[in-house]
Amino acid sequence: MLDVAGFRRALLRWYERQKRDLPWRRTDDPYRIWVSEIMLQQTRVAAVIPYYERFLERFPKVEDLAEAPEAELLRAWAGLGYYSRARNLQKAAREIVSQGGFPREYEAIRALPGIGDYTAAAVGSIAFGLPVAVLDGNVMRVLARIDNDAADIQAPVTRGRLRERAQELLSVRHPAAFNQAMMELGATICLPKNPQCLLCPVNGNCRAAAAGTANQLPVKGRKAAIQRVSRTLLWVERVEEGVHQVLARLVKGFWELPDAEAVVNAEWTQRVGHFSHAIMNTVYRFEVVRASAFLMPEGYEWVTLGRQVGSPLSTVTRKAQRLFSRP
DNA sequence: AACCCGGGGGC
DNA sequence: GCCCCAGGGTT
Repeated sequence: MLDVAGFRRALLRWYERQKRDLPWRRTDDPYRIWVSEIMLQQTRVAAVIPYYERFLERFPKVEDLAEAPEAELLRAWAGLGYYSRARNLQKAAREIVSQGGFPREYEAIRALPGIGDYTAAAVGSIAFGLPVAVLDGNVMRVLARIDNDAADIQAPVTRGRLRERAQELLSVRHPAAFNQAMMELGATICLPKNPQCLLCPVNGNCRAAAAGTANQLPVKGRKAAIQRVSRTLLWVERVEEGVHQVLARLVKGFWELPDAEAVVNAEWTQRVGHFSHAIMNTVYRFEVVRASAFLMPEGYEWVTLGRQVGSPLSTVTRKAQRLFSRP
């Protein structure tokens, strides 16, 4: 379980110390923040900086942009690419002027031409402090690694889940810093290839770093990569009136053995063996350890496994049981 | 859901 | 020198 508060604290602390000094981080003018976000769509920071400064010298206010002849606008944009961004920028500038100012609510910002989910969240949070999480390629990569999530980030269902996750993690008190910190982390530490995990402020909160899978994430494309997960199951046995019983609990109607972490103060007495079990695209490697428990774990009971009465055993439990009957 | 926009960077 | 990036809009 991710320590959300600790994650936010470490990320924000790192960001305040390490953030790059970028021109659009020196202003609180929504117009200038918006221009930077449009230029940064699919375009790297280093390429944007000179364009950004020239553009704002020529069009210092949203009114200047609204009134500019198209040729002059395109001259200022020439070389940046995706010229519909420039045309939409001016269309939106005219709407903003006729509305009497920059809209301050998410839906109104989102409705401007050239502004989609990402840019509305970025401008809304950075310029107005709206508590809306951004989801761009950087944030998707960071989230996939934090959760060691091998789902296909191209799939709309995965994007929806990542969006919810980003919103869960968002610091509602500091949405501007949090959103920028997530993207800054993706751009400078949590790189697509060879992520700098040793320098990462949230290394201790990252399941991919722990599993050594960061470089393989995120997964893009049709099929998700197979995840390998190791678990230890405890075989805690007693003999009651000549009948063998083990500790197990009912999970969705099937008996399951306890995870090692579920039994506090267990004493391991013998490594019994191991087996693998695939569920969806995850291959589990289960280690089975004979143990004794001094405390009855919450929710577990003594179950007689040999009889075909009551609830069935899960496949995992049957595989564990088979380690005893077969050599 | 697929495709287009455009430059620059990684391999 | 080729491949690919990835937000927004359109079809």
